[in-house]
Amino acid sequence: MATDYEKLYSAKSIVEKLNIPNKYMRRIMTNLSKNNFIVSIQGRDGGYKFMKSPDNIYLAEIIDSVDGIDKYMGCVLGFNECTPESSCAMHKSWTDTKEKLYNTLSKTSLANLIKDTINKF
Amino acid sequence: MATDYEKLYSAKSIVEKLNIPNKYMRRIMTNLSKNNFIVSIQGRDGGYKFMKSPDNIYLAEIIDSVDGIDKYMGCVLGFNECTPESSCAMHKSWTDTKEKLYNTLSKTSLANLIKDTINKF
DNA sequence: AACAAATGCTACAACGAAGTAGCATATAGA
DNA sequence: TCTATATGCTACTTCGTTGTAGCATTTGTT
Repeated sequence: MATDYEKLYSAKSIVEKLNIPNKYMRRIMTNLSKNNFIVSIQGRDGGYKFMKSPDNIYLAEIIDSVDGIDKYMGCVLGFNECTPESSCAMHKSWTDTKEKLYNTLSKTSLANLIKDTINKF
Repeated sequence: MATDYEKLYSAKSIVEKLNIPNKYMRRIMTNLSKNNFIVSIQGRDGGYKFMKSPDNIYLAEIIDSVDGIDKYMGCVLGFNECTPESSCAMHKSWTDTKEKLYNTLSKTSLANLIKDTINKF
């Protein structure tokens, strides 16, 4: 979809391509459109397209807006009271890993993903 | 527990220390003992202790045996048919990340974790 | 205006993981 | 041998996420 980002894609075409449930996918798309990543056009010949260029959409933004980034930023071992001063055994190494991942996600745009490889999806 | 690995720790003491549900924790410990990471001793004055030295217990082993490593090794985007030849847009970068993480987990023993930092847990 | 083809909304179902309850079993010690 | 104090087992409950169903709404075409 990002390969031709000004084109309108119907839910039906996306569902067929990705082989995922129709209604569920539409719910996700509606959510994305509420979060201003895509525009949804209702009515006959409607569909979804990007709101801005894929160069300017970063993975971290999407994750944060859909799932909430906090979900992935907590303690690996699930301790609530895990802080730098009083931390779990994996705290340091895991925090480092998270940071690195987050940096990558913040810098990687959808456009980057496209040009990287020959993709099926 | 790994700091004094030949000592026997009761479920009760572990539960109080970690502040997690008793029964649930016992179920996990039973599982770990079936997978030969720890030995459980039943009856009065019973408890759990390590089966071998923490130097020889690696994080990857534990994860694999408890959760099954496959659970974490699939496609990030959840496509079943995601292979090197026909892959999703994040395939390459994510595979690299997984490899690195797995290497670290394979090399990190419980003993390593202990000496790293001042830990609460 | 009526119809068809699209998305939007909301309540419900199915499923897996996390957590609970109750009883069974094991064992040290008086 | 009896009792108190442990863990083991298994069925049930709770909760969040994924997925479904049905109807409402929007809009292009005739």
